[in-house]
Order: sequence, then structure tokens, then C-alpha cells
Amino acid sequence: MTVPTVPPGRRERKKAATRQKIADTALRLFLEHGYDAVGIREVAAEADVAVTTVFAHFASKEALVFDQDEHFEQRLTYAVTARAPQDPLIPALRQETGALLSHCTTEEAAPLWQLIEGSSALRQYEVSMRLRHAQSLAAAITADPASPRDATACRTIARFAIDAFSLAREADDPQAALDEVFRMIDAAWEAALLSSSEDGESEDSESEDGEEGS
Amino acid sequence: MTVPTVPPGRRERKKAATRQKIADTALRLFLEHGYDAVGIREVAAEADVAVTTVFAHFASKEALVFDQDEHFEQRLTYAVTARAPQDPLIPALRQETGALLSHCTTEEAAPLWQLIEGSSALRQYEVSMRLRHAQSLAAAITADPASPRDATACRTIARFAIDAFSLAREADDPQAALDEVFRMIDAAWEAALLSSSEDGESEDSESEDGEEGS
DNA sequence: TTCGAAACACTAACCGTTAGTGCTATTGTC
DNA sequence: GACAATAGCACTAACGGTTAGTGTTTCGAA
Repeated sequence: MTVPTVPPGRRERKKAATRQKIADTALRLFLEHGYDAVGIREVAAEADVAVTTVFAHFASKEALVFDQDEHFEQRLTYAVTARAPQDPLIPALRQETGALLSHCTTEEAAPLWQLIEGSSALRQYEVSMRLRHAQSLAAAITADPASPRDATACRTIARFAIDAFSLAREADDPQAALDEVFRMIDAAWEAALLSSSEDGESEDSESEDGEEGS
Repeated sequence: MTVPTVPPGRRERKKAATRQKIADTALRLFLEHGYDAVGIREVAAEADVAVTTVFAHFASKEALVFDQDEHFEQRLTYAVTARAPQDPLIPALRQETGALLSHCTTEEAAPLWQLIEGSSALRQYEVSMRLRHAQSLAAAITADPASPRDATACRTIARFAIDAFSLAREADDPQAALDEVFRMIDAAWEAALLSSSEDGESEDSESEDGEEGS
């Protein structure tokens, strides 16, 4: 494989600059006039690029707003896969969720969330995004040695954790709400461990596969 | 024949017939050629109505597929609000969810879900729909006398219950998966009751009467 | 230097969706 | 029975997101 050294390369820098310019312009216009009131054509014109260029960098109009999408997803799965071997799962999830939540509840992030609340298209996009996050997280949890062998329980906990984030974000006191939801998740996880050990402790070598579609 | 004892009204019958014809035609075309491959204009032409008429009956293209939407929502909230006074909440939810799940896992419903899985637009729509259901359910649970006073816990359980449905539907053995998820939900609910009783005044977790507290 | 790939632009279209307008049939009322 | 009000429906035209097709430029690698 040819390793293109480390230097960013003039071209990639230009590309990144274009992308950033589009994202900045879009966000500014959205915050100024509202998401639904600003069209892609306006964004493109204001950023001085063609409409097709916008879609070359962002998969959809909504993706212009949810740009840190993957970052969120990666931090969450990383918190599971890269924790100390004997660290319990749930507290690790709770801590990372709390950190991510902090980022989203700063005052400077408030207008952004207000924007999202104000557009049904954005709200809809967010839910789907969270579901994707839950699926990634489920994969990470299932692969974890400390998890029960039951895939359903793992997927369940992943969903619950994502729910915790979005429930807490909507609450008056996000961190307190997060605490509460995670107490419930902890209890749920314990229950899953219990029933899986009763159920078939000596049984294994099953269902290694399973996952992924499209 | 149809004897309109309580006058359905000729007009309303025609309206319902048109609606049904549109829904049937759309579903048939979708199943034949795929959701994304069939446009609204084709559906309208095949049903022999105008495009605007389609949207007069259905809010969106996706709504043509998720037609029983409200029925689902109503049954779920009804299971909470209309249960016997001393019936515990979670089993009631579990039972109704199981019944709804049975409807969705029959063989005749399989092609429909296959259709949904095959279109990202439909999957996205479904997630948003489920969120709406969770919100309705949360309202019902919050209003329930047996619930903890804490709104966060109620909203959490509502989400978890909706998650249970969709997680179970995707599982190999839906009913078994539902059992498992609901064991976890039950544990979570108990934990919520516990912490809310510690938190506030001293009340029993078993036979508490929520009383309202402002 | 030269070649190929990638970024970008531009046009033109498709698709879902929504006014705007008006016709027609049904309904409740006189 | 006649009448006005209403609601269903059709039709055209458009808007906004998105994509295909077609070039053109520009950089990176051989």
C-alpha cells in the first residue's frame, strides 16, 4: 500500500476548508433565519459553491446540522471497548454519557438544540441517528467479555443507554435525570445477568454471528 | 347489506372507500415493485384519484404504509389507563405489547415488514412514530396513580416499553425476547420506585399510593 | 512531464409535497 | 322540493431536497 506520508496535502486541505466553509455558512444561516426557511440553494450560494458540492460533502441537508454525529458514536463505543478489563460496563457508559451530555447542555450549544427542536425534519433525523448509535453500541457491548452471551440483553442495554442520553437532555436537570435513568439501567442489567446465568450457564457455543444488514 | 342504522352518511362512506382504495392500491404497488420504486403520482393514477387527494387522506407517502399507527398507540395507552386499579403496571404493559407483537409477527404481515426494512425512508419514519408512541405512553403512565411522582422515571419506562416492542420484533424468537426485555424493564421500574420513595417521603415500595404532590 | 483521479460547477431533471382554484355532490335546513 | 353551505376531489404549477449527466480544473503520483 502506498502510504501518502503524513502531510495533509494541499488538496485535502482545500477540501476540508470547503467542507468547513459550507458547514459554517449553513449553520449561520439556519440560526439566523431558521432551518426550514433556508434552502440548500441559498446555502450553496452563500458559501459560493455549487449545490452538488454541498451534497458531495454532506449526505443530506440535516447532516449539515448533525455534523459531530460520528464523533458521538465513536466516543460511546470507545468507552465500552477501551475501558479497563475489570471495570463494570454500566458505570463506564454512565460516565461517558454524562460527559457527552455536558457538551450538549452548555449555553453555547443551546441555540443549536433550539434549532433542532424547531424543525420536525431535524427531530426526525435525530431519532434515526440515535438508533444507529444504539446499533453500534450494541455491537460493542455484545463483543464485550463481561456481557451476557445473550444478544437481546446487549441490544436492550444499548438502546436504554441512548434513551438515557436523550431523556436526560430534555429534562430540567439533565445530570440528575441521567443519574436516575442509569440507576434503572443498572437494575435492568443486573436482571439480565441473573436470568442469563440461570438460564443456561453451561450452554454456549451458539450464535456467534448475527448482525448487520445493509 | 350495510344498513346504516346510525347513519354513516353516504358521503363519509364514499370518503372511506376512496381512502381504502388508495391505501390498498399503494400497498399493492409497493409490494410489487418496492417502496422507493413507486411514486405518489403512480399510486394516484392507479387508484384513479388526483395526487392531492392522496395527501388529503394521508399525511405523507410513508403514512400509506403505517396506517394502523394510531390504533397501536391507542391500545398501548389504553392498556395503562383502563386496567384494574390494583393491577401492576409493568405486566399490563407486557401483555399488551405481546398481543401487538403477535399481530406483527404473523406470516401475512411478513412482507410488510420486509418492505419496511428495505426502505430507509420507511425505517426512519417508523422510529419517529415509535417516539410519538413513547410520548403518549409516558403521559398515560405519568397520570397513573401507581406511578412514582417522578416524571423522568415514567418517561423512561415508556421509552423502554416501546424499545421492547421493536427489539423483540427484530429478534429470532420475538416472544422470548419480549419476556427477557420485560424482565429488565421490571427491574428498572422497581429501582425507580425505590429511589423515588427514598428520595421523597417514606413510603412503601410495594403498596404505595402515590397521592399527588404538586 | 504526463496521466488519472478527485473536486467542483452547471444544467436539468425527479420526487414528495403544497398552494391556489374551482367543480361537483352531499347534507342539513327552510 | 329548493337552497346555501360544506366537503371531497381534480387540476395546474410550483417549491425544496436530491441526483444523474457532463465537463472543467487541479492536484498527486508515475
